[in-house]
Amino acid sequence: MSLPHAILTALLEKPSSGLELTRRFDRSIGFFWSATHQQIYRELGRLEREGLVRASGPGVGRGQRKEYEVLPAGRAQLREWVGQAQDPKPIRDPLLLRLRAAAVLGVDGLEEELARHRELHRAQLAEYLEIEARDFPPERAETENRLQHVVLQAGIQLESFWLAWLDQALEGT
Amino acid sequence: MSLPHAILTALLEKPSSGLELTRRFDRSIGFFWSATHQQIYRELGRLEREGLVRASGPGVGRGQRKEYEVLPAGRAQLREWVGQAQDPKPIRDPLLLRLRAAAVLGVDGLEEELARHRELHRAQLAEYLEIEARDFPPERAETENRLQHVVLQAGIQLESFWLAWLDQALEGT
DNA sequence: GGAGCCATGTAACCCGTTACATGATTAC
DNA sequence: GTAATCATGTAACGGGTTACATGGCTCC
Repeated sequence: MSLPHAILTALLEKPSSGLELTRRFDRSIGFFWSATHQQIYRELGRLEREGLVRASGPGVGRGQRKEYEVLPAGRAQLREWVGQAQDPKPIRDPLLLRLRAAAVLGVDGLEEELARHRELHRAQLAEYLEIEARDFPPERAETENRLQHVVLQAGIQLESFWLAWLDQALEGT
Repeated sequence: MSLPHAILTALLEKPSSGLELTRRFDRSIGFFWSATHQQIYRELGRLEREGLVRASGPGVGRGQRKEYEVLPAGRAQLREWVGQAQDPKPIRDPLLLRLRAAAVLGVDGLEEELARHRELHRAQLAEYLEIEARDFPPERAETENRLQHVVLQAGIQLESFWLAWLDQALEGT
């Protein structure tokens, strides 16, 4: 049940229409919780029905822009969710599965694919580092937006892990 | 579409019944692709209908053990899937989402939860290291089961990443 | 008046999760 | 005979994915 809370968070940061939310999911929040516009509209409908957000604007039908904002009940809901204990989920990665299958089948045409993944992770890491350089320059004292920086660092370190691991996996091939 | 291929891989390693598969998913394969017995039975039914696996054993109804084995078509299917290009999926982690929400809400009761996660990752890392010590002792030359070791190392390094990151996140709190 | 874009939506499908149901076998 | 365990299933629901549909606006 993370998507509704991702949306509530995004709307608290800035009230938006469905499409604007979609774009922001493609950029910032989507780095660790992606969503398509279909998901977002479906969820906004639910959140409105449950009285957690409110839509303003003329539109009722299709093509009419609606702006959503979070109601107090929505903020309370989000706060409760953040406070709940939730266990981390085990890894779920098709690439690891494919390596295991390759171990059984004796397939060895996998180097290309590993190299391709390495390139993708390299690019993603570069993007994160750019964001870090822009939004969290070393001279700025970190107090208020420390949490955002920590989240970004998780992304950076995860991509670094994949890079190092893929190097290692390719080394012996 | 990973679950059917995970099952095919497990069945190639050793023909099994549904329940046996479930147990093995809880242990080895489940470390990076978990599945419940309901999923597995549903998927075994499909795989059989599609002619990718074959069931033997007396049973037709409930409670009758059936043993599944992979047919040539299943092996071919798996081989094809392993060879396909598949992009890595972006991270999808509720904990990062909760940190971001906390940044907006100004919630600060999160240290306990972070510490709890750290403990869980610490335990998981210890488990992986134990498996490594048992199945991949340093003296054994790595040629045949190198792929399995690489997969395990991914698990080890991922857990190490989480540990280090959580330390870092807790440090400034 | 058509192309392109902004914007909101519907429909269908598969996967993962949870709860529950039922049959066979063994131990006491 | 009944409790526990092995074993196979059904039903219902929600989230994620993909494809498609529709309405309004602007620019040329």
